[in-house]
Amino acid sequence: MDAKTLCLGVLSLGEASGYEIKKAFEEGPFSHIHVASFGSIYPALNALVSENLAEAREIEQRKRPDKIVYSITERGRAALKNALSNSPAADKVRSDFLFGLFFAQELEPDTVASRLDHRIAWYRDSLERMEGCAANAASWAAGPRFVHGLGKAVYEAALGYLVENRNDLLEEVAQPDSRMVAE
Amino acid sequence: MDAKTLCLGVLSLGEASGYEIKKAFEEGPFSHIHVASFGSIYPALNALVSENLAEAREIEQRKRPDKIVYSITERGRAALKNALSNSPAADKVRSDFLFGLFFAQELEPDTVASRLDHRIAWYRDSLERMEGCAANAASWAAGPRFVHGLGKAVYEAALGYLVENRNDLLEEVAQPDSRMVAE
DNA sequence: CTTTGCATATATAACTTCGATATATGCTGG
DNA sequence: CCAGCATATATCGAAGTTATATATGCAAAG
Repeated sequence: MDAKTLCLGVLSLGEASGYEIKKAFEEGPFSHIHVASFGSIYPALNALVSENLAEAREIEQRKRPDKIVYSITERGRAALKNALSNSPAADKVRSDFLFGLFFAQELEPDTVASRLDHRIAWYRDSLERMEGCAANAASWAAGPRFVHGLGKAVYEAALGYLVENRNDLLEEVAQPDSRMVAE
Repeated sequence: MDAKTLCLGVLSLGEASGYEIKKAFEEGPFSHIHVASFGSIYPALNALVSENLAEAREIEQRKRPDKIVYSITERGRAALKNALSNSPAADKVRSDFLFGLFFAQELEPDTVASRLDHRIAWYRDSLERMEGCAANAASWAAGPRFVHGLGKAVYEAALGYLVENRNDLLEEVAQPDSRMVAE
């Protein structure tokens, strides 16, 4: 899924600026679904305007920098629908956290504890935020509700596993040969 | 986490060719943790050799193309440990599947059903493969065991949610205004 | 009260990575 | 019999990430 399609998807929910689109992927409805950086969003928005898939409108703001708000066109909606009809590529996950924990025994036990605790706190914050967003989930369309529920289920499972297994991992990291001794 | 560090991580478990490193990220111990493409792996391996972080050895094979097997050096282990000590960046997820389902009502109901069923089958296959790999998990180090358990917990949660909610979503997609009618 | 840092807001340049393609061989299934 | 897949390496153009630059207002720390 290229940056242009991601932007069209956000714009199909209502007009937004580049900055607001970024937030939709960071803490908005797409937070657990996809990432997108400024370096891909701003060029994509310019391309969408030049292809008549979106329209730009400048908004002057007091106490804030001016912003450029984009809205999707009819051609844009058609392009989104078309892009969505292609069968999706496999999910891509890049978790430096998990890659690091794989080598937990190379790390200081304190480092492992700190990373686990940060991640546990992160999942709790994220779940709280998601539940805050979902106050009126009953009125959502089927798609957003389904995707939101799946994200929540996955986050809850990860959080539960971390809480359940945190201490076991820390004990094993502190005494790397305890299992061998027991044998 | 750059491609060089990812390769060093795999090589720290034993010597491997570029092709085998790719498989470690596709169906091996790192399958649910990180992605890596040939276009990043092969240049990374050449860089590792030129920096004395890995050594290359050519293996002639009958009935197979020759391969180049890389092994990590002491300096490579130190570099890996050092890279691992940096606090990890946030996880990055790119799920075209979820992005598409968010707009389920723009899609044909048959398309939605097909995507759900494919994803359910994919999770079942992946879990089966993971359990096959984990036959001797009791002998693993704490890190790999922990990470494997977390991956399994997350996949099981996602699979469970998909199976539980598949029919509800399909019903709502087939009758997009059923909820409004009920009101 | 001043300075540091953060949130808002856009833009871009350098670097890295992805995705597709090229090449070669042997095995397997239709 | 041959199309396609698994093995195996390599590379190029396109795309995306990361860091930085610029500008403003506000809040918190000192």
